[in-house]
Amino acid sequence: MQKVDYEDLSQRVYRALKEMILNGDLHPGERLAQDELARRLGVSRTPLLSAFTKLEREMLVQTVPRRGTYVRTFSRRELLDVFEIRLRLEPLGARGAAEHATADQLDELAALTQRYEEIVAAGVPERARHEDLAFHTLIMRMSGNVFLSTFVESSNIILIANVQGLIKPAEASLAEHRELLQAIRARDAESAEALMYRHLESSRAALEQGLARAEGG
Amino acid sequence: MQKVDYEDLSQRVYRALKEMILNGDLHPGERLAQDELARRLGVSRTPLLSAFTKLEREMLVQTVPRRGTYVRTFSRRELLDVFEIRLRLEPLGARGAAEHATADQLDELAALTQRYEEIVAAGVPERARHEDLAFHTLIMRMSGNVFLSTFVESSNIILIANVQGLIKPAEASLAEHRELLQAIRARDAESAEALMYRHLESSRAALEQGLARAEGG
DNA sequence: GGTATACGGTTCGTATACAAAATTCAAGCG
DNA sequence: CGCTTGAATTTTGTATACGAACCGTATACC
Repeated sequence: MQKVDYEDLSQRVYRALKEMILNGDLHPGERLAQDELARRLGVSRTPLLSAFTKLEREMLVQTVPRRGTYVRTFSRRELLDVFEIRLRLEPLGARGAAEHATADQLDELAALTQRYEEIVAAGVPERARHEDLAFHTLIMRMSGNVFLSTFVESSNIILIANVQGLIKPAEASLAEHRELLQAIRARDAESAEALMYRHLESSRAALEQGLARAEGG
Repeated sequence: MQKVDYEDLSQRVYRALKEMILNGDLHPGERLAQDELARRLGVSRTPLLSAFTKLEREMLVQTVPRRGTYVRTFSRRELLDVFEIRLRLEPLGARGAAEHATADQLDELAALTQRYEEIVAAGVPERARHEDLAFHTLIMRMSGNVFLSTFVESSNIILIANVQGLIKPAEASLAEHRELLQAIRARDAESAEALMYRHLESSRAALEQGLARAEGG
């Protein structure tokens, strides 16, 4: 029997904070005072500090020694830098997914695509972003490259938490997701890689434009 | 005046442990008992735990809840996975370096290349590996992409700590380093990217062969 | 004889305690 | 009136304390 894996308090606090940052409950630049947050979460400062450390290595928060911990803010340049990395790594992940995915994973990806379609149709951008993240995250996991999926996931969370409303319309992504699903299902590594690259490249262009507009206006 | 930046105990412990792993003072699979290590380093368990957390997110150690923390071991597949990522990211970094390097950084890179040459000539493989790491790390820093340099650095430390003797001869790398230096100096982004890719691809091939040999024999 | 179980010792995870640095705010000075 | 200075307060970083989970050994049982 599989033992239900116990989760540390630190781990739970970590996930809670990550979720709060992703959802914008903690906004970029906000100071994370240890005492206050610990009280608010009902834990001592110890697991909280551990969570801060994890988040810091993921670039989601920034700690200044003897000063405090803040939700990290990203410059326009930095966001594009993160996207540039995504653009290099996710195609590799898509290729790996086509090569190594299990049947169960393929089913799950199909289900995710289906759900994405429904949510896009329902027109709830908030949920669509979450679903889009889940789609990309699953593909990276399917590649079987743990380092890749871990890192790409962090990158994508940074982006999602910081570029609300600056991404391309979900309707455009939907078609590309469908094509990706097909290529991965067909075990066509070349196509999967190319499709992911094109998918992200057009997103990157949209982001660059969106950021320029946001800065200019 | 630039204030000399104060370093946490946690941070110093973190760097010390990282160095120990890199140098093989702590070998893969070794258990890191909190009490013993804390005594050995002359600190309490608090900063040590913080260091563990950092190292864990860098994949250098692995913590099993309620069991302990161990120096991470990597399978053959995992090492190649890490290298695959390097192969995608470092060319991006080389391109960025050619585009954004400052004059000071170019001088520093030239100095590093010079030192690498001397160390290779002296024939101390231990030091050559360190110098090789420094060369690649600097190029990533020169790109100005913080996320890239942070992540690639972690990847490279994993590799260096785990593939002793399985890498290609430093003499071969030296010529490629010189070419890279030239391309970056000339601000030739295309060449820099391509050269880095070729440099790493031949290293990857050597590693793959080395690992197969190590496993087979 | 081999497996299961209970007990003691150890180690981990979390909470709390304490010292030092940083921030605040008000009073003194230019 | 603004700037500097200094003590009170807050907050951080580190050490220690404590309860609970895990490990090893020895004993009981099949």
